[in-house]
Amino acid sequence: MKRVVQIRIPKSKIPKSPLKLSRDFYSRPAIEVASDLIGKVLVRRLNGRNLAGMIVETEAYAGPHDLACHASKGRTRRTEVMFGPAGYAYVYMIYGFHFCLNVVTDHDGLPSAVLIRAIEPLGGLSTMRRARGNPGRDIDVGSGPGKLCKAMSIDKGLNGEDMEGKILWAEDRHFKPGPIRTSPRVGVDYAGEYRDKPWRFYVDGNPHVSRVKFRNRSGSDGDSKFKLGVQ
DNA sequence: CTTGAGATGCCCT
DNA sequence: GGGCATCTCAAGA
Repeated sequence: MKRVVQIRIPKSKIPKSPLKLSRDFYSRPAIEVASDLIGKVLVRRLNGRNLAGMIVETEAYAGPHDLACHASKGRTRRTEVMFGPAGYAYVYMIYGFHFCLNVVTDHDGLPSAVLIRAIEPLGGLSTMRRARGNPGRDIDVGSGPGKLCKAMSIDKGLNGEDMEGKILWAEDRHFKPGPIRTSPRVGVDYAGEYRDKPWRFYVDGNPHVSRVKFRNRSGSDGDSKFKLGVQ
């Protein structure tokens, strides 16, 4: 007769997921965090299942002096989360339709964040496809900040959510996503001297990176590697 | 392939 | 009331 040995480990002895990125990871300048988040895995727990995607595109919004950063216009109800400690989600609505997901970075009182702009779906693809209205191609599931929020059911209800918690987090699966390139950030033409800062990071050649519509501003910041039309 | 329009909420002046 | 860290669709080349 077969014997089944049950092993019971006290919950306190079960290690926290060693893969999950900690508050320390986010408690650094936004530009460092934006670069380091490339290749990490964003996970959204929804209805008892995990939706996951590798982060392939980010942008840094680097503090109150960065004229592209919402917090540069002062501390308001909307930007409140950014002024707090790192590792919390800053979610806001844009153009009346779409949500954008950021992670707060740097130290308490220094408002800055990293916008997650695109993911390559890894887990829960069919659920995310459905949430996106069943697009014809998988690259349309997460290739943009509004798209990935729709795919993962991320909305204003997750504003201020602890990204060390059980609903939304990022983890390190030691993926090697390929060469990382930089470019100016998308849609910040109003930001004066900060307009051309190369604070957008993306995986070169990855088809899940968002398509950038704006024209190339020729040689503005010496980022000679920037190619228009990189998908 | 490209461009342009329209959808529409919310924040902040 | 202006403008926004966007996306989709339809039309034209």
